[in-house]
Amino acid sequence: MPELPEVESVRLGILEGFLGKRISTLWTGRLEHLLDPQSLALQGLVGQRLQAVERRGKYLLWRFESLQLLAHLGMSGVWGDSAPRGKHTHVEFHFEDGSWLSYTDPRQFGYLSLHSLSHTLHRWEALGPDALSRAWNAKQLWHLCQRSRLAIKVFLMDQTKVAGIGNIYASEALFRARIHPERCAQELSAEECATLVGEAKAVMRASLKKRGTTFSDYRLTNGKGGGFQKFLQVFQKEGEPCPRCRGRILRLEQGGRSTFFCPGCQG
DNA sequence: TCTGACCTGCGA
DNA sequence: TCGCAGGTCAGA
Repeated sequence: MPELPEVESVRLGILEGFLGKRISTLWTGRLEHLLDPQSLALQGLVGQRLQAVERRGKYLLWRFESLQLLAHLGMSGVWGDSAPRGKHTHVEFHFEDGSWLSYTDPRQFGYLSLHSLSHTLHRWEALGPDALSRAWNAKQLWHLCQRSRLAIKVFLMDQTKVAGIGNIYASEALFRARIHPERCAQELSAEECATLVGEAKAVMRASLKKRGTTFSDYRLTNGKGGGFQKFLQVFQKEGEPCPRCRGRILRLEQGGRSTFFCPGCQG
C-alpha cells in the first residue's frame, strides 16, 4: 500500500506526536506474521525513549536509547493514535504522558524487527538510494539501467535499485516522463533517465504535500487519509481519457501487478 | 529474472 | 464465489 510519500507522512506524524517520549507499557497481539524471527521481544522497548525516526524508501527505523526498531507497513499497515484496539491491532505503545500509538495491519504483510543499536540491519542496508535523495539522480539511474534487461516499470519498483517507488508512483512517473512502461531499462537514453528522475521526484513531492494517496487502508497517524488520489493522472484510470492527449488509458500486467499508461503519449 | 506465496477484505 | 489489492521474499 504505502509508498514513499505515504511512509514519509507517517514518519512526520510519529515525530510530531511522540518524539522524545518514553514507552511505559506495551501491549502485543498476534505477531507471528509480522515480527522477524531474529527480532528481540518487543517488551524490551518498555522504558525506552524515542530519539529519532529515520526513513529509507518504505522502511521506517525507530531509534530508541539502546534499541532500534525496523518497520515496514506492507500493504495495509497503519500507525495510529486514535482508533480503538480491534481485531487487527497487533501492537500498542503506551507512553509516560498517557498518549498511545498502535499498529494495525489486516493483511499482516508488514514487518517489525527490534535489535540493539549496533546490530546490522540487512534489509535496511540492502536498499538502494532513497528516491527523494540526491544520491538518486540521472547519472546513477542511467548507469544502473545500462546493466538491466528489466522493463523500466519493473526496474523502478526494485527497491535495491531505488527505494520508495511502488505501483502508483511508477505508473505516474512514467506517464509524466512519456516513457512506455514496457521499454527495456537498457534502452533508455541519458536524457530520458534525467527526465524520469525529475518527474518521479516531482510527483512524489507533490503527493507528500497532500500527505500521500489514500484508496482504502492508508491512514496518517491521526486517522485521516491523504489527499493526492485526486491528482493521479493514470493510476487506476483504465478506460478514462488521457489528461494530455484525450486518448484512452490502458492497463497491462507486469510482474503480476497492474500498470496504467497512455499508449498515445508514452512511446 | 520470473512466479507463487504470504493474509484479509472488498466489490463485482 | 472469484478476482483483485498500494509489497516483498524465497525458490525455481
